[in-house]
Amino acid sequence: MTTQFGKGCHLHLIDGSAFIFRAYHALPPLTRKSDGLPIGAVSGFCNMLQRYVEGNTGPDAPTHVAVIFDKGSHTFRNDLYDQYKANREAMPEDLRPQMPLTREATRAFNIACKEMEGFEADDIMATLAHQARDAGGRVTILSSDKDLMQLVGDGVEMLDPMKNKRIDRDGVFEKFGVGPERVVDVQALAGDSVDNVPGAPGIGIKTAALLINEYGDLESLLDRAGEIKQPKRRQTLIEKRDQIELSKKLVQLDCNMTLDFTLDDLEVKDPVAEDLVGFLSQMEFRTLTKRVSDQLGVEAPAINDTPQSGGAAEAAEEPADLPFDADAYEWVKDAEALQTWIDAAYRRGYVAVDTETTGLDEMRVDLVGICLSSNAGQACYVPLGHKAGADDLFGTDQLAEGQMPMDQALAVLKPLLEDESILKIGQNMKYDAKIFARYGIEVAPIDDTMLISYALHAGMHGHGMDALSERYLNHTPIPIKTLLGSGKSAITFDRVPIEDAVKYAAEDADITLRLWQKLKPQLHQQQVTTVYETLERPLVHVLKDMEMTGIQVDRDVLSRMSNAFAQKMAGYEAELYELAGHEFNVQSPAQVGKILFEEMELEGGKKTKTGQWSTPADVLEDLAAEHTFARRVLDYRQLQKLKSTYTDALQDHIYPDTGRVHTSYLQSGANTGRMASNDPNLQNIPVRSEEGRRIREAFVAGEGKVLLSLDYSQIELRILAEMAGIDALKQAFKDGHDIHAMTASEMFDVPMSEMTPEIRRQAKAINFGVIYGISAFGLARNLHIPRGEAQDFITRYFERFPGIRTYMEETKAFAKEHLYVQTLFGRKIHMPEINAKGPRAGFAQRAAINAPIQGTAADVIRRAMIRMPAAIAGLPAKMLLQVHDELIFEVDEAAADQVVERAREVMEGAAAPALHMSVPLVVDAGRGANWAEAH
DNA sequence: TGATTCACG
DNA sequence: GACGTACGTGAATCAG
Repeated sequence: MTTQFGKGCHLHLIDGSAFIFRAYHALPPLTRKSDGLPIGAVSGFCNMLQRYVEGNTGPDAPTHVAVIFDKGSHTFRNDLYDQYKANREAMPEDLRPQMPLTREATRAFNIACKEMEGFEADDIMATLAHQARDAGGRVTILSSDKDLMQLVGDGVEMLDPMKNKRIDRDGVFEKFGVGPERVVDVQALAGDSVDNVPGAPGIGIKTAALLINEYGDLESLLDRAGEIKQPKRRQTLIEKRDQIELSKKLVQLDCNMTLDFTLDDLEVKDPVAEDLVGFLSQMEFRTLTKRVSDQLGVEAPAINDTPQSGGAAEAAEEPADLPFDADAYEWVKDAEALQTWIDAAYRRGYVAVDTETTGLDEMRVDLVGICLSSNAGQACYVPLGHKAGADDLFGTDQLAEGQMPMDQALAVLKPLLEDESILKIGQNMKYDAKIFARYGIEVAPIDDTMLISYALHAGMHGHGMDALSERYLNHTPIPIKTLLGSGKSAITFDRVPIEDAVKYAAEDADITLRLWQKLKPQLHQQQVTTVYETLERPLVHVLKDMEMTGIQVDRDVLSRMSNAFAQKMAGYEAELYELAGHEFNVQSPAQVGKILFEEMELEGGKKTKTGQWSTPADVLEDLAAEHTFARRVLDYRQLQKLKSTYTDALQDHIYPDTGRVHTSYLQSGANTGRMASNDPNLQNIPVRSEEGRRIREAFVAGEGKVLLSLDYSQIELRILAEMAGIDALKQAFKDGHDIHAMTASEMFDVPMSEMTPEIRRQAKAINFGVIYGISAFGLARNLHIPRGEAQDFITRYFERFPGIRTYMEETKAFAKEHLYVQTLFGRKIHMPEINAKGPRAGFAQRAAINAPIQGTAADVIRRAMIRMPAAIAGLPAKMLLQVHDELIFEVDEAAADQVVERAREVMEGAAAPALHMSVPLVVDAGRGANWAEAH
């Protein structure tokens, strides 16, 4: 029996996507016990549906209900505007497979489940709401999405299911400043950064509402735009008319869709016990199955959630405090044995992976063995490259017994390691991914315990496996030294007897798996899932590719410079012996100090805490004007630095077969979110001195290519202006003014037209000081002025920019209360020493002020790097290096303009859509045959 | 191995 | 009232 929808009927429309995302983000990443299927969002979704059904009693209960979903990603809005929702983040890996299950769940509850290709859920809801209202019924939309507010009125209400708050005409007015029928007008003007609706630049919801209320509606406003008094606003509305009209079409919901069902199909039905309980038990939701069974008066079925398997070896997962047993680890000798471990990985849906190699240089070393573990306490080692006869002085290429042929093992493992549905877990996965890539395997998707720890606990402790194992598993891993020895007599892993290697190597996989089980759920609890998912995990492959590409370095340039430096240094050395009256080690600060402050009896010497004379550059610089000796020591040191660290050392890092240098980025290197580069460090190649800068000429583009350098201009000061909300600074950046000159002008009451380089220099030092957590002492030392004067500068600065002081005080207070600070993207930097006493307190406080600024800048460029591969896909261009606020590319000369354009767009827009910056990010670009020219 | 110095953002 | 400081890194070298 069906009822014709009409007067007295009450339709509920549930925004399915909103339910799913709410469920996903509210819950830890649960997996189905029997097979590891990610199931957290489905679980939350079902709980929400169940609570909804339970709450539907009394006179206000719905007579009709449907859950509406989005389908596909291309809608008619994309045809109108190709950038619509263009900067949406990709769906998390572990959510995608849950989407079809939420549809199944809806049907299991016996609730109508509707979606349509080419339309958003909002359009379906709009159409249904109109139909229901026209038929004389009532409608309640269960969502808090502001895009749906245009539907409110005349029997249509919204209900925010989380806050249980009704939104009627008054609620809409509160949000938009206009009634529901004018909401689209306001949205068309204000735009929407989340959906990438452009709107009118510079006009937000408040201004939009003001204008609409004054002129009645959008069309009248646009027709009469010339009457607007504010020149900028008037100009925007006239010039951007097309864009605004397009925006309106984008936000306007389609309430006249042709549907393949009618309202009558949405009638509320009781759930069928068998279907619902069947679904819930299949998902292995124990509590919910029991609850629903009780309610429906059926017996709850037994849930068998032990992992499906053949034998006892696959017992249910033990808690992490299962003891470690090295004897339980298996030596895999053939394909058959390996297959059982691969099967286990498929049953679980995840597997911890670790590689053993002949060294640490992942571009050069050979693969020796692979470890796998999908269950705590159980792990295997697949030896592949162990040599026989470790005692043979001449070495031997004879392989040890009991190993699979490497080709065969890799062929069997490749489908698993590349399977999109199987999560590969590692500690520092970039290392293993690079090794595998060299053997033709692209490992994906991945999780990394090092990066999970970093997202959770940056600043609290290190993220190496040994430290994590001791801290979270209470277990000290076998030190690698016990196998390899140390110093000169150290051997490589391929010389380790396999029976010993099994115990060590398999343990690493076991530990990694247990750490993952322990730490991964904490991401949600600590609210850093987004940090991990958007700033850490996707970066691994980007860095891997950059590192493997490397940058071409011209050995001859370096070698010539080394020779020139050596000659000059020999001259300085002789001169220094002459001046001192005897020979000494110029490279020894202690000996230099002794000559200056004892033999020459100069004033101003300080001793270090070890009692040695201290001779840093700034001290020598003060003496240099009067004493040639100090000047020559400085000269010598500069060349020594350039030669030993750069022109000599870099040559050793050039790969003979490619002529390129491959650095390694440490993603968890700096507590702030910055990365560190090592082996070699390519983030500190000289640039400040003329002589040093020439080293960059050795970094060259290949034949027919150029190097591009794109760097953020003043990104940290822009972020400070944004975070502290300093209008004067923000405006200066918007207007493209010289920020240091402007600061100087404000502080010293000097008009911009009378600005001198000296005054500007002082203001620049203060601006930098502010980012570092300014102190009078530090500023005084930097500017070579008395402390009192530096203090006066700071006082005056804070008078002109009181918001900066407020920001600093608030940041410190936050840190003291929470023991961490945060970037604008939610990255946490822990500050365990913030409440320390004594000098350490000062350090911690300054670090607390600096970390959110430096960290936010680091987050921004990470976001840009993650989007970059897609942005330059298809172009003959490669991203090579990152230097904190700069990216280096190598591109075909002909494509340079296009790459600059795309890369700049990505970098300047990197904060959106997660963050709407009111200060523009600006990127400068340069190009040339080498890095010196490009910079 | 720790301390010192200095290269970068 | 003195303390001893700019923030974040990596690498080479000396000295014990």
